[in-house]
Amino acid sequence: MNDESKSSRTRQRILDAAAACFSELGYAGVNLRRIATRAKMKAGSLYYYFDSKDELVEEVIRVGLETAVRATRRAVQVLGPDADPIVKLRAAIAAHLTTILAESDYASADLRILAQLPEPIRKRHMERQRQYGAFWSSLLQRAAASGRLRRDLNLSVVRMLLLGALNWSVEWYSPDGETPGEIAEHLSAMILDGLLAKFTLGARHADDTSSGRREGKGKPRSARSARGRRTWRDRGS
Amino acid sequence: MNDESKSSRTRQRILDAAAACFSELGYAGVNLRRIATRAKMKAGSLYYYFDSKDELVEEVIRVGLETAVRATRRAVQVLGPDADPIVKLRAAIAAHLTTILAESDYASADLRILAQLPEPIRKRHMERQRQYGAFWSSLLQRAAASGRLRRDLNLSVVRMLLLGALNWSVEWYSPDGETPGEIAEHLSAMILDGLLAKFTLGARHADDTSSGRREGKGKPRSARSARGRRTWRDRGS
DNA sequence: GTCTATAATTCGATAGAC
DNA sequence: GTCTATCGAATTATAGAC
Repeated sequence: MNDESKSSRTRQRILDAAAACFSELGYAGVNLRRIATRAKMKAGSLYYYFDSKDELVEEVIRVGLETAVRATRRAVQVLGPDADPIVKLRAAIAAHLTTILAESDYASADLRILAQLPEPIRKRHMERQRQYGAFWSSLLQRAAASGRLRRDLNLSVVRMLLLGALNWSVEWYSPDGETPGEIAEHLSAMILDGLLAKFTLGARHADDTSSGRREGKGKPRSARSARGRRTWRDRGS
Repeated sequence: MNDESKSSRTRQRILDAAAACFSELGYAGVNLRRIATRAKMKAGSLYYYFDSKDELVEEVIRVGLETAVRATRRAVQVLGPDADPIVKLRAAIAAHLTTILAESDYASADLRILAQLPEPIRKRHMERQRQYGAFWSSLLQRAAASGRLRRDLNLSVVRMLLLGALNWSVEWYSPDGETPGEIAEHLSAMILDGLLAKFTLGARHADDTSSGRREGKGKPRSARSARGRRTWRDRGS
């Protein structure tokens, strides 16, 4: 389906330009002239490759979702089928975050514009996303089945909140601050071990008493806190 | 500043209509005709109260932010200055979530449209949001100062991720599923105590061994899981 | 204050030259 | 394949009657 041939790479160039534009400016802020300019063309020429703006937009978010799916699935698969389900979860979190923050304009565009899209497009896209949601559900359910998770929480709600923390990061992330990997470590630490100190009254204790924290590629640190990270959006309300 | 007098309540009616429209349809999906119709007027009449669409929009998100700020601050204040900082945090989470999901079209509109707004408006609004961000920072810092929180995490990142989980809920929440209060309890449980079972190898244990979980108004339950909550958006990528 | 026009602009989309 | 030129629809904003 993907010819390397000729100038159907032009089509790719247009898609790249569109993904970048949408990722930066949202949906309402981008018109076809801007996309065309970024792709080094004139607006009218786009119609040689796409029948409508909607078709172009839908392709962008379709690729964006697929990119996130691939990256996340792969990050879990390389761990092997018998890996600790908690480790798998941490890997998925890191992969998802790295993809949407640093690797794919398509994936970040998907998140930033989906809510603004015409209803038919959104409906179709949400259908596609169910598979991805199911993938996360399965990760959580396996962790639960292994007995590693507490049993008093609704995993669907957990999944929504977890993905929310991940996805909202496209609204505040800045390359000047923590890396996506560091942010992922923070989130994993937060939701797996919790923010509360483990021995509230005890003396100083070793850093990783509880479980499942040694596996991460790096530990969350307060490092970098003091430098150029007073940034952009401290997203509030 | 707020005259109860005469038909400057018309102005209020317009703002209410606008907030509801923006909350439901995003920014791009709403035109002045729709807002006017909902306010039982014609589009041209809006200009008697607002000089431009931008002015109307900015007022909506300004009120939305203020509403969230007030509700959250109040929820913390009623606990008294000497309350457990963890309890304060839980109260703020519940108040923020209830406000954006159930109580204020303004607050949810703020979250849903901010990313789509013209740059000058967004810039001004982000300035206002810093105060709210500082409020959450202070909540977290007090909890940390009390020694209740682990010390290896950057609280700024924690705050962003926490607010992200909260704010993204406007994209998937449905009144048919868990209540805002139940979702808040889930999030508090997740980020404070963590998802991991406390005694990974032990026998069944009492539900609240660790700390700070008794205070919540209700416990998260898996209840309701089986019924009408297969809903809308399982927001993925 | 609210209405009915309508002006002015923007933007997606098309037509046709090259 | 890409361009220029332009149409047509939608939408913000204004003018003026009532």
